[in-house]
This record gives sequence, C-alpha cells and structure tokens, in this order.
Amino acid sequence: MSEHEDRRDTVDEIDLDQWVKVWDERHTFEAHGLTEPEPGRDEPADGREKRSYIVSMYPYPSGDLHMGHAEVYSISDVIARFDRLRGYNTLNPIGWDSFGLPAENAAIKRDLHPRQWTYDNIAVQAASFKRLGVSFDWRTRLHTSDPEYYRWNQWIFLKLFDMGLAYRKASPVNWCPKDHTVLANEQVIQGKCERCGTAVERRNLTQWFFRITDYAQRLLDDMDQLKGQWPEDILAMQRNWIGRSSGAHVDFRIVGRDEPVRVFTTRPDTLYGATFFVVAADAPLARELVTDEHREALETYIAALGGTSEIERMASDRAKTGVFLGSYAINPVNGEQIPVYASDYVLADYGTGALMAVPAHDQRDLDFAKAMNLPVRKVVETGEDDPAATGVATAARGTMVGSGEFDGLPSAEALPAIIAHLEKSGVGEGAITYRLRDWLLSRQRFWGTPIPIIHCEDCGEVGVPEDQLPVRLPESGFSLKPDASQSPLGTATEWLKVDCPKCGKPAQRDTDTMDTFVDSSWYYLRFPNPDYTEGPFDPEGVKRWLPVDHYIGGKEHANLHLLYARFMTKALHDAGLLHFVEPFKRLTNQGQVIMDGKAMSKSLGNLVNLQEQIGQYGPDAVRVTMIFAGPPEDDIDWAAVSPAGAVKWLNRVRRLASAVPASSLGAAVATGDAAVRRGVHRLLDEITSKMEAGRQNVVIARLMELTTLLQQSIDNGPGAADPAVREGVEALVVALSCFAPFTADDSWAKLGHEPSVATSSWPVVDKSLIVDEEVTCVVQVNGKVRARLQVPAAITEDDLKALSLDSDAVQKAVGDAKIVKVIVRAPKLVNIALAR
RNA sequence: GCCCUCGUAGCCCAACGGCAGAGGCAGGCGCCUUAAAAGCGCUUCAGUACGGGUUCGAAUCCCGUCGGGGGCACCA
Repeated sequence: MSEHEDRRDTVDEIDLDQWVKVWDERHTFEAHGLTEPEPGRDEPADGREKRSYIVSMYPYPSGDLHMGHAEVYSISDVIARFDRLRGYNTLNPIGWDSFGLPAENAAIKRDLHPRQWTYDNIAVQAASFKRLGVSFDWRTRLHTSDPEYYRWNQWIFLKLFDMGLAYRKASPVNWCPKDHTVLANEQVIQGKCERCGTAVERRNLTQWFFRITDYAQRLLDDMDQLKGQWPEDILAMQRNWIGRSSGAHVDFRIVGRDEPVRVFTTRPDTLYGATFFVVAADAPLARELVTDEHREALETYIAALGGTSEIERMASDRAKTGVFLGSYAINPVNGEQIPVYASDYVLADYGTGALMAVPAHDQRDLDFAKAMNLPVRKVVETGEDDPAATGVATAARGTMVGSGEFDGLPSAEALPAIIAHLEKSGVGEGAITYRLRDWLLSRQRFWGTPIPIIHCEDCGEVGVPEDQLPVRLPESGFSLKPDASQSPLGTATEWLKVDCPKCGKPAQRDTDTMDTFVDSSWYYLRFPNPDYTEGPFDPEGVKRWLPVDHYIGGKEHANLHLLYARFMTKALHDAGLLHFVEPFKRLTNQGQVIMDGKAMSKSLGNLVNLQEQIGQYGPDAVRVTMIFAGPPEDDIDWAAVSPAGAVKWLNRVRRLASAVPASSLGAAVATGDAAVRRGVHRLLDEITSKMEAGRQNVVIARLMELTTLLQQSIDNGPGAADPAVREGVEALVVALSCFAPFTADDSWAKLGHEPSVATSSWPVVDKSLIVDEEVTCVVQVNGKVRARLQVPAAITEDDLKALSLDSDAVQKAVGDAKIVKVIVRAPKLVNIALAR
C-alpha cells in the first residue's frame, strides 16, 4: 500500500535553470574535435570515427520562437541525442539566418537600425532554445548578418563570378511593389509575392543571376543519390520545377530576313501541321519581325499588355489575343509560308520565345487559331473527332497523315525520323529545354550582403579584390525608403564612391544586396568552424563533418533553399572546394503545427503561444507532445493532442525513479527477475529499432508501455529493489533523455547517478532474453484463424504441419474438403488452403 | 489539366504481405476522498474510403473511383 501512497504524492518541480547551467558548464553537447582530433581522445587513425552531423534549418530571427520552431528542433534534437547516446561523435549546430526583409521593415516602422531589431530577437531566441533544452553545440553559432559571415558570401559570389556562373542581364523580372524589390521565380507563388502576398509586376531591369540552369541536368541526375533518403514528394517537386522536356529545335527562315528564327517544340512529329508562327509580344524579336505597316498595331498591343497583371496573364482559361506582324515564316520541311503573330500566350523567357503553332494538336494553338480565324490542319490521326470542328486539340499519339514522306508512320516513330531529317538538312536538331530559370539574386533592399562589384565606365563590372572584403554595409548616410526602384544603398552617396580596382578611375559600387537564400545555400559548411578566417569554410571541418547526415526542415523550401543549396554545393564542388556534390544525405520534412485545423503563421496569428505552453506544461511536456502527436512529417493539430497527458506520463517516470532504492545501485542485473527483464528487453529492442527508423512517435508509445510494465513490477512483481527493475528504469530514463532532457536528468540523479544522462549510453539489448521458448502459432484455414497452438519456438516445419493438421479445431474446419496446400511459416503461422 | 501524397475506433495515431489495436486523448466504471479535483486501476468503441485484381493469405502490392492535403500550371 505504501507505494500507492508514494504515487499520490505531488511531484516536485524540476529546477530547469539549474540543469541548463549543468549542461553548459560540463560542455555536455559539444562535439569532439570540430576540425582536428581532440588531444587525449581516442579516434581511429584511419579517420573512420563514427560521426553524425545533424542540422535543422536555421531560424530567421523574426521574434521569439514559436510552435513551429519547437517542432523542428524537438525532432532534430531527438535524432542528435540518440546518435550521441549510441556512440557517434555528434554535431548539432545552431546559427541565425539574420539578414532579410522583416528586419528592415521593422526598422522602418520603429525608426532604428535593422541590426538592433535583428540581434535583439536573436538574443531572445537563443534564450528560448536553452529553455527548451535543445542540445546545440553553441560553439558553432553564426549569424549571416555578421561581416565575418557575409564577407565570405561575397567571396563565394566572386568565385562564381569568375567561373562565369554569376552574370548580369536585362530581362523582364518579378517586382514586388510592396516589398520594393525584385524576386526570384521561386519566390513567386501563383503570381504573388511569397512573403507578402502582393501581386507581382513584370519589369524590365538589369539584375544579377546565378546560372543554375547550367546545372539543371545534374540537379535531376543526382537525385538518384537522394532516392529513399529524401521524401519522394520533395524530389517530385524539384523534378517538376526543373521541368525537363525533350523535343527539337527547328529553324524557320523569315521571308526577307537573313537570320532564321529558332523555335523549340516537344512535338517535331507535328511539324507539317504548323499553320502559323507566334513570338512573345514582350520579346525584342516581336519588334524585329514586325513590318512597318503593322508596327503601330504591335505597339498598341504591347501597351495594352502593360495594363494586364501577372495574375490575369497567367490564367490559362483567358481568351487568346495577339496581333499579326505582317511577316511570314517558312516551314523548313515543306517550304510553306505561314503568318507570324505576336501574342502574350508565348513566354519570352521559355525556349526561344517563339513557337510553331500546330492548332490541330495543341490546345493553346487551337484556341489562338479560333480567335484569329487561322487554319487548322490535322497531321496525326488519333481516331478522335476532328479538332477543327470540336475545338478540342488531339494531343495523343497516332498515325501520320498529310506529312509527306512520313505518312503512314506511327507518330512515335515519325518523331525521331523528323529530327533526323532536320539534322541532315541542317535546319534543326534534337534538343532538351528546362522550365528552370536562372536564379535572380539581386535585391533592392538594405539588410543583406552587398554585391561586391564595382561598376567602372571603362572596365565594366569589376569584382572587389579579395583583400578589400568585406564590402561592409554603410552605418549612416542612406535612406531605407528610397524613391522609385532605387536601392537603399543607391542613396549612400559617400559609400558608393570608389576607385576602379583595375584602372583606378572613379567608379561606383553595385547598389543591390543579395537574396538571403545565397547566405543559406552554404551556411551548413561553416558550422564546424564559424570563426575561420582563411576562407568561407574550414576544409578540415568540412572533411570531418560534411555532407550533412540528416537535415530537418519544412517542405516549403523544396524549390527554394533546398534547390539552391544543391546547386551551390555542385558549384563549389566544381570550384574544387568540396569533395561531394549533394549537401544533405537524408532529409526529413516536419509538418506544421496547426490549431483547430487552421494554420498558424505570422499573418494569420499564432493561435498558440509557445512560451505560454512551456509555462503551463514545461518544456519536456511540450516536446513530448510534439513528438508523440504523430510521424514527424504529419501536421500536428494542437487541439487534438494532450500536453496534459504528457505531463502525467513524465510524472509517472519520475515517481518510478524515486521508487527505485539506492541499495540496488550497482547490483548485478543478471540476478534480476527474469520475467521483468524479458519484458524490458523486448520493449527496448523495439524502441531501438523504431528509433533507428525515425518512428519517434512510436518510441514514445513503447516508452509509456515500459513505464507501465515497470510500475507493475514494483506493485505486483518482484518489487522496487529488484535489479531488473533498476535496469529497466535506467534504460527508460536514458531513452527518455532524447525527448524530455530535464525530466530524464532529474530522474537520473534520483537514481543515484552523476549528471548528465546525456553522457551515458544507449541501453544494450540482450537478445538472448527475448527469444521465447514457446510461441503461439496461429493456424489458418483459407486465411481464417481456426486454432492457436502453443509450440516450441524451435519446432520444425514438418512437426508444426503435422501438429496443426491434428488439431481438433482444424479438422473440424477442414471437414471433408480436400487440402490443396499447406503453407508453414514456423513457428508463428500455418495456413491450410482447401479446394474450392 | 499534370505531378506527388494521405484516407485504420468519437479524435490523434500503431501494425517485416501473416491473429487489425500497441500507445495517447475523449467517454464509461471503480479505488482513494466527508466531497470534489488530482492521482491510480479497469474498460467500451473500427474490420482499414469505395470497387476490382494479384496471393495460400492484402490495411500493406497493382489498377480504377471518390475524398483530404501539397506542388506546378498558356513551359510550346
């Protein structure tokens, strides 16, 4: 009865701050030898030490941590702590993605320097991370807004510039009028600014780009290395985003023009069905091809397009419009002259900005043909109704018709045949294009890395010499709210002035800053030595820790950060700086924390406040709730889970630890109760394998079972002093430390151990304890369970078969029917198949 | 429209192709209590969205349909 009394005692509070202090003072979570072997510590000479590099996407300091942060860092912390306990030298770094727009907007609103808001928030978040008990190695700490960091961002930019991978060009780009900057393609979601939701505008501007398109094929090919290690949907998203399509380039001569115009088509088999030719109205080509008498009509059309928003323009059900340019293109396969139009349904920056229109077999071309009253000619017989009559293009494969020498061929065969024909005649060739565009990286904002380029009238774009890096942001003399499309740095008149490093003449700095996705495309390389001064990252540290073993973060970065980081890794590899081409071996995307089915976010309001939850339930219970709610990838509806339940369980564990007497400390476990040990080790076996599989929610369930089992062993079994009980409770506490570090260390101390449990080791499963002498064998007849037999675990298939057939229940179920087959899976299962 | 994912008790979720239910929440009953809360113990609840197929055997593999979530979308 006394145990019952004990259990009803209210549980004392854990001194959280004290534990944080203990961990800090003892350097509990620091990896060993970040860049070289630690003196006095054994490490295999061949460098094959077991190491684990666990990275969670670093936070943006937008305020205090919120529920979403708690989830990511809970998940990655479990992985890091598990690896540490199982003997891996583990690096779990932290840094801040501290350049970016919100800081600048906050600074404008409050009339202070963006730095202040940023670093204040970082301090708040750092304290919150400690309160959450996340096992970071704080020596890795970096902030991308520190000159010591962005200096190397500039260095990398110049490296890519030298490699020809960074270039400036004038092109139509996405402009967000609210955020007052251009945006990369990846930052425009359905025509709207990813950050503020404002409809983007199209502007012709000269901007810096990274040539990520050069890497399109490698970004696709190297996905083979990621299969099975990255979630399939992320790979699919990137595949779609890169958007490879294969077909042919075909040159069309234009009547009265020397230079032919090249088009891309995925359907060279339909070449004979081209009845007109279309160029993008906003491409220079339109103005080149227009005849004088149609010039005014074209200008009117282009002017009208200016009033169309990107969102309207992208609507695919919009009526087709266009204007005849007065010129004619010549179809290279049949010499036919077809009229040239300009339209906004052709995109200036995809393919060549021009296309051959085959209305019979392409819906968009057919819609345009109908609108302009142009002919429709079927060249592939698909057996469907005539597109000219139905208005529905037939895109399927079929048999070639009206295509000269190719008539009668299946279109699938005609396709390569026509490509061969084009190549032989020198008017085209097989070709691949990608939907992916180059990465637009310049931003017309202040709080970012200055682009380290000097514009000289004579020398053009000149990179800032390495010994002059970093190009620091000006401290004063600039405006955060400049006029028109000028950048804030453009107003820093003193800062702008610089002599050309090449010719010494007065010149001007570039006034744009870099997209913060440049910063994040390589930060994981710098963590092992964030103070390194000889380069962006320490080669020794990179050699020891990279690539990242397990990367954890949200899937909203599928086509942004994750794609950029993959590209940057390949580019730096090509520069000879990295020994690998993929930065993240394994990727886990955690879900979102939602409330009553509604997403929580800054714009929609954080419906649940993390600090309030921690205040009410404690950090451990919040963490356990996050993990136990479901698989890491799933969203958590906070309304559907129970932090109170987690508190209850954690208290049960602590009472258990209190109940185990000091007298059993150091007792030989082998003398413990055999049944208890069997139960404990059976659970530990499953806990270990689920942990390895990343099924953290299931691990919690098993730990709860283990808790119940141990409590029952105390109440109705061998009692609290039995060595088997101590063994079980200690194993429970060690495993718990991955999820609830405060409770675990508190319990570990109660059990009479020195801190910290994080420095102990993962329980070793004694497999000999979990093999059963006897097992229950299920006997099925036609797949239905008809009998259960207690059999020796080592029974032979023949014996088991005979035993099954002898059983009364089976004989009854079989009756007079003929036995066709007996499947024996000794010792657990027998299935008897009867004739039907 | 194309691609990817997920549909298991009232809810969150488990289940190497082998007995559908481990764990939690909620609900019910009980113990404790003068009483209530807390705590503790016990316990009800689905045949796996639907329809086919493969198999001795399917929640699991394949095809189709419906529904939820996500991505892309005038990309030639």
